[in-house]
Amino acid sequence: MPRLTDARKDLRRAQITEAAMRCFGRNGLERTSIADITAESGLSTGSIYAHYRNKAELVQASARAALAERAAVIGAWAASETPPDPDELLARLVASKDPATARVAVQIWGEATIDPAVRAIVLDMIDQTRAMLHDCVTAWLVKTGHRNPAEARQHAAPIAERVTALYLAQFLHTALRPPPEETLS
Amino acid sequence: MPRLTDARKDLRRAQITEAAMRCFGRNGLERTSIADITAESGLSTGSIYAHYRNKAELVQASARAALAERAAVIGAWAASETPPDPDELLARLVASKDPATARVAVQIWGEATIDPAVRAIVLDMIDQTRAMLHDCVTAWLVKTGHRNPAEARQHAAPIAERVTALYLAQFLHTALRPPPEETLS
DNA sequence: CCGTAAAAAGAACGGCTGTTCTGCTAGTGG
DNA sequence: CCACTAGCAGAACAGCCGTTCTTTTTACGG
Repeated sequence: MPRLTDARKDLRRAQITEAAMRCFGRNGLERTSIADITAESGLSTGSIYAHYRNKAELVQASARAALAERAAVIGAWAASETPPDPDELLARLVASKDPATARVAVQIWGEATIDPAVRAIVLDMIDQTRAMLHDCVTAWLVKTGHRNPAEARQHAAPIAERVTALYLAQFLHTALRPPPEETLS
Repeated sequence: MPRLTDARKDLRRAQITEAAMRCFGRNGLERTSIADITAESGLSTGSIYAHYRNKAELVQASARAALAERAAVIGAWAASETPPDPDELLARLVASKDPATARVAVQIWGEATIDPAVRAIVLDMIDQTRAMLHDCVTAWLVKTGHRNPAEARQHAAPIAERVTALYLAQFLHTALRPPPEETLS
């Protein structure tokens, strides 16, 4: 049966979500039409609907992509040999920010307010982020505070909570700051 | 000239924005049609367009209303006789949260990502909030730290910055938490 | 290689949206 | 108390959007 091979299928899906995210960052989730994504991706209407049941599903896929992109970066630090202290951690988080994806992410927060499926994705991603930051802080406490791991983990929890909150706020700041390009539409 | 008196005009405008904000909280900025607001407000299409040039202007008015509502609460504390300490301040901010307006506000963040006019409103409101929290923290430092006002103000700045960030994060948390009502649409 | 069935293209469609327009209504200044 | 004009209601409209359908192309399994 001549289905597309899985690798090629994933490639197409990525091609679509990447085009979609560029559009979303430019015009917003609801103001990008399927036609826009069609044009941006170089594909056609039918092709998009062959890979995603509808627009909502495409938005959900983009949500996962946008939020996962940032989560991936943090994951590495947790397992690092030299875990950064909370301030350094925050500084790194701020430094590794990309305005385009930040804009899409904040739009997705707004959508999560309304759409249960997107909300689940966002809550899950925030929780993963907190968990990873928790690991980072725990590792740092163990290395510097000479505590035993279990105790360190307990002490790390509230700190990780705060780092997460500050991170999210910085995120909003990034998304809002430099006007993409002040196009008068 | 039988214009409406200013008071009556403001009343109508408020009636419209309040209806709009209820709709926005329920269905999102872009998924509420003018017809929805018409129905919710008990007015008519023509009436709405007599008070707002277009939907974008109505969204901007709602943005101002949603963000100002929360700013008003904080303003009182700054001038208070017994300024709260930062932790107490944050606790109060969290306590005074209303999920419905929080949802609308987060949606507005998303819109601010795209629409320059809305972005200006959001940035302005965040800045006002920070300024008021700065006043709160300064007042607290003066009362407890026995510093002179000028010095206190300087020390208060970074603290206010953090309180603002933590406040915004809590805001997102509130907007995301309790599913409005899990309506299967 | 070839047959096949999925995938891609793009036209077609029904429905809905923002906005405008046309009368009717009613509040207001004199 | 009147006249007059802005406010208001609601129908009308043009355009666009998400989705589906039909046809053509293409990648895979044998």
